[in-house]
Amino acid sequence: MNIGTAASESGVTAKTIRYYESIGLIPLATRAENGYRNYTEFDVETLRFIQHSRRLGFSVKDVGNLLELWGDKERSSADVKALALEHISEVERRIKELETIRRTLMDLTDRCHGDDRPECPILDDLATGPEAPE
Amino acid sequence: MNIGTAASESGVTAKTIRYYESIGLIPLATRAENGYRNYTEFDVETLRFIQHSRRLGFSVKDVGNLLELWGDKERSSADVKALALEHISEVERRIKELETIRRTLMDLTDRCHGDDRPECPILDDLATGPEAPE
DNA sequence: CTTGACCTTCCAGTCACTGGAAGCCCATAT
DNA sequence: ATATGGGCTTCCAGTGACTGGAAGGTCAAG
Repeated sequence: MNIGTAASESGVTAKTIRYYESIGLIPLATRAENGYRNYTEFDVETLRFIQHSRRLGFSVKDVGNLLELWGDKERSSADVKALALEHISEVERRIKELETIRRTLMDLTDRCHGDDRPECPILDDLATGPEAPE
Repeated sequence: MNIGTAASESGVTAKTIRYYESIGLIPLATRAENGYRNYTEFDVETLRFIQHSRRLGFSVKDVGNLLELWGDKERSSADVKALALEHISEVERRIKELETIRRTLMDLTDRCHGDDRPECPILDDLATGPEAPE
């Protein structure tokens, strides 16, 4: 099948498929006589695997490792689990970071009356820093 | 003061200060006779304002708007609050997204025994998609 | 035989920096 | 007087993961 078909069946855009090929995440596609790339059902499955992994926030580099493990019938599930657990830690770190930010922003907006007057604790705090004033 | 001093007093690296200048977030610095950039205490305050805003996850574009509002004595606090609330929504959206991801990853890792054997529901699910099997 | 959809390549842009090279400038230690 | 080491300058390139767009070849239908 052509790249457009592979794209719609996998959920990865044609543009992105070419990009994945260019960075070596997927092997070079075989070509038809007219130069068009050819894809098999297995290629589409691979692209879906990539898409699902990316949706879960794995970096393209991580996806490369996952693909390798996926193709290796001798792998130990411990290796896969380790990768996933590491990624969970990273996700949790980012969640905590965002929640701190959220709390700070809520504090600021709560103290800003948000009317026509110019005085605004949000800007004041952005200027002086996160520590409480006097 | 020189850029290095402004950097250490504001917490923004010299490299980044030059970058901010190049994209127009801060005005072109005046220069000493030897070509070195000159900074005032006010410039440092501005850089600190920028740094605090960035730490709260505002985009550089947003920071530009905040800086404008900060310098505008006639601004209404409602404008500032609107910007902040919009940003909070975005932060909350990202938190929700990450929490969904986290839950999915936890489900997967819980079902993976993580030993020497190759069978691994993590890879299986990445291949077939997030929907439950049979 | 033309239209329009699809394919190809390659270059550039996004966002917010960061690294590094090549080359001044300046203060201090010898 | 000079060597050393740091700080300053510019500019170019790279990061991650694409995305947009131009210029051109290909194919099936009307």
